[in-house]
Amino acid sequence: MKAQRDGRKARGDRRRQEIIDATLRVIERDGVAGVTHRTVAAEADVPTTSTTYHFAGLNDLLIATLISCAKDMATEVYWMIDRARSRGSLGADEVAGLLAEALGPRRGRTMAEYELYLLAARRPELRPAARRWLDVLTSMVRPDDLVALRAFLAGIDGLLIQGLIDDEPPTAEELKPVVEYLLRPR
Amino acid sequence: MKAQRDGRKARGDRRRQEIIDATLRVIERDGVAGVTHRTVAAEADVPTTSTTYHFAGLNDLLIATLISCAKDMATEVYWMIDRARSRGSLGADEVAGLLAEALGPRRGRTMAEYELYLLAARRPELRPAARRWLDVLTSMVRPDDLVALRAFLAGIDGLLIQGLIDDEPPTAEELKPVVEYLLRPR
Amino acid sequence: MKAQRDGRKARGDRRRQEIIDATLRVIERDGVAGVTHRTVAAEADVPTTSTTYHFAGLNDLLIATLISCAKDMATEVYWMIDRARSRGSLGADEVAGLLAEALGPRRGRTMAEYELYLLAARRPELRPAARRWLDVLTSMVRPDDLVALRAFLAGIDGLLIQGLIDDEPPTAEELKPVVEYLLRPR
Amino acid sequence: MKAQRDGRKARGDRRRQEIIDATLRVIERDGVAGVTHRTVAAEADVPTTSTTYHFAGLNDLLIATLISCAKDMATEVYWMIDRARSRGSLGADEVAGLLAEALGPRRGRTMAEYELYLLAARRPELRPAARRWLDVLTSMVRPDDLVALRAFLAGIDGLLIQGLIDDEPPTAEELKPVVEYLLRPR
DNA sequence: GATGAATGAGAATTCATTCAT
DNA sequence: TATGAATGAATTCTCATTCAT
Repeated sequence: MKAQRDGRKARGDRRRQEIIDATLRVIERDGVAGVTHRTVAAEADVPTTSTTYHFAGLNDLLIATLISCAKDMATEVYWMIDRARSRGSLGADEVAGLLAEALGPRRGRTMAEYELYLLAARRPELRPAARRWLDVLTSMVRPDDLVALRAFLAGIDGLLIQGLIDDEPPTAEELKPVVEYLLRPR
Repeated sequence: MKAQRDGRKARGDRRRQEIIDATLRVIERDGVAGVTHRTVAAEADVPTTSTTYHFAGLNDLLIATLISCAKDMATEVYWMIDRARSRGSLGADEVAGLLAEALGPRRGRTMAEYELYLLAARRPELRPAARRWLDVLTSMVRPDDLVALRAFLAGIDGLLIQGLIDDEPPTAEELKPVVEYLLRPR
Repeated sequence: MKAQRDGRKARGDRRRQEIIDATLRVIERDGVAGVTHRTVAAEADVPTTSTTYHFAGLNDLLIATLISCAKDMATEVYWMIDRARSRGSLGADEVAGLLAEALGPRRGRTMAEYELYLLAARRPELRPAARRWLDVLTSMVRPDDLVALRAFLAGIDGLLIQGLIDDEPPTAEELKPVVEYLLRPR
Repeated sequence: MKAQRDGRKARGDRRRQEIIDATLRVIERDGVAGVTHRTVAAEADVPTTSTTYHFAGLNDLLIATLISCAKDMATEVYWMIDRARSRGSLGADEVAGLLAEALGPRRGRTMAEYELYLLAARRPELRPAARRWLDVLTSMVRPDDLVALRAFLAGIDGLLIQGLIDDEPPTAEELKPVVEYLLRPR
């Protein structure tokens, strides 16, 4: 009976995650504004009411999705920094490459992430999730580097958001000098 | 009769602008998602169909509003730079103060501006408007300063967007060291 | 232009009243529980959204309907008393006949009226409307008859509500002795 | 094994009764309209499907609840009359006090009882239950008192239902003269 | 030119009930 | 026996837009 209950629970959790994943795909494609019970259910290929069964409301679904997305982002950033450390430095080349990728092939995902930022600006309960990747980085550097780090991270955010409104996504070559400028030692 | 037509036209233009202004207030308050014919008409205190009469659709209203907003922003930035030039330098104090203001008393407006960015990311026709203030600045500096300028502007954008997800808006004092770091000469 | 506006307004008011009338028919047939946008719109033979256009919500529609119903009832009662007065007395025969009619051919309407009572019990804003016919009567008798009147009216209400749960509606003959008892002089 | 089955059955019956009691509380609070599987299950603090498991449908649950409620009412009335008889008379004071209590502290319960009446008016299968307390009383008096009893009971019902739509519940003092009038000997 | 009336499309959400375990 | 998962139907309500005046 315990196992039975667990089995049911597990199935429910699986569907919950499927819905969250579908929601993220919808956000990438159409933005937060495109998230409705209908669109999400269609994307997840589940009945419309499945989304209301698993989430108290559209708001809860959005929160769950954006928290899940933020967790992924934090993990990615963590490994990136870890790799950089093991090599002894964070290269402008690598950063510029990542930015170009975020603005090119992964453009949808990047837009979704910034919609998270903006949603978090209006909804305090989302802020911890939205700040998570900044916090991960901050906890990884020496305290005396904090100003440099904040300036660097602000620059990254700015380059990304400005890159999103370019007609053509900037290339790594175009971005590199600016990244170098942001990374130059004092 | 000519005068009459002009008068009518002027009246129509006035109402158009009132609707645009109301739309911006709605965006500041509830975000782009909160913009509907009803909410805008209520905010402008005009009949509901007035918004469809003066604008081909909700989309056009949004575009007109965001262009108007971007124009204001470009003008502000222009004068800020002009003042800085006449004094010979752009002080970190002044910039930090402006950022703190944008994240404090003018928080709603700042959020609205970043929603413009994100909307422009999804709708190419909005991009020229969204880029205008960046272009104004770019046209005002010497070409050899371009990298430094881009880094600086990216940093400003990043500080603003990150400041929007802080639980408490950062103060000018907190922002100043980062601004100084971004402005430091090569 | 004034006439034009009046014409439109009049048309709207007419449809408003049609919807109210349809709602009352629905309540008579299926009870307050049967009132939905769909059922009312179908009964009134108007599009579903017509009911939401003319009434802020289902609640407002219910209130408007029940107020309209209560007004009718007060008017009927007024004329009944007026006729009784002009004849010098209120006969048990006539009252029993009215009760039998209310429980027979007009059973649906009578149920609707008691659903109004009960709805008013839960919603203070409906109480003045629900009390109207009692007030009309109270204002028509000499103050020293008040106790007798209240007892009489209470008895009428009781006979009606009890008559609604009989399997066969009581006849005027069955009701007459009780009415006589209620009307007997001190 | 017999004991086990009995134990299970007893447990099932207990839960059934808990659900019925919860339903009555829901009706007192929100009216018959507020009765859904969800609200009842939440009030009873049992799983949602427990209500469908123990009752064939919502209708059955409603019937069971209202029968249970009517049974209670009949019992109360029985003892009241029994006490009155042993004292030789039914005092207007006591009746007025009971009415005031029904309209004051027990207002929710009284509303629930009249919703039963009205539901029974629409659903024949509920009528025997709704009539039970009237039948109990009728069986307790001499046949030649029947008219007086019916008039009295009608008056009680009328005073209660009219009392439910007063803004302030009437006091025993206000009700007493009317009760006396209804009770006065021929 | 301007606006109230009107409505089809679709959104969020609730619900009774079924089913598998 | 009991219950979490699931879902089709229906409900309330919002909205962009059209149309007649």
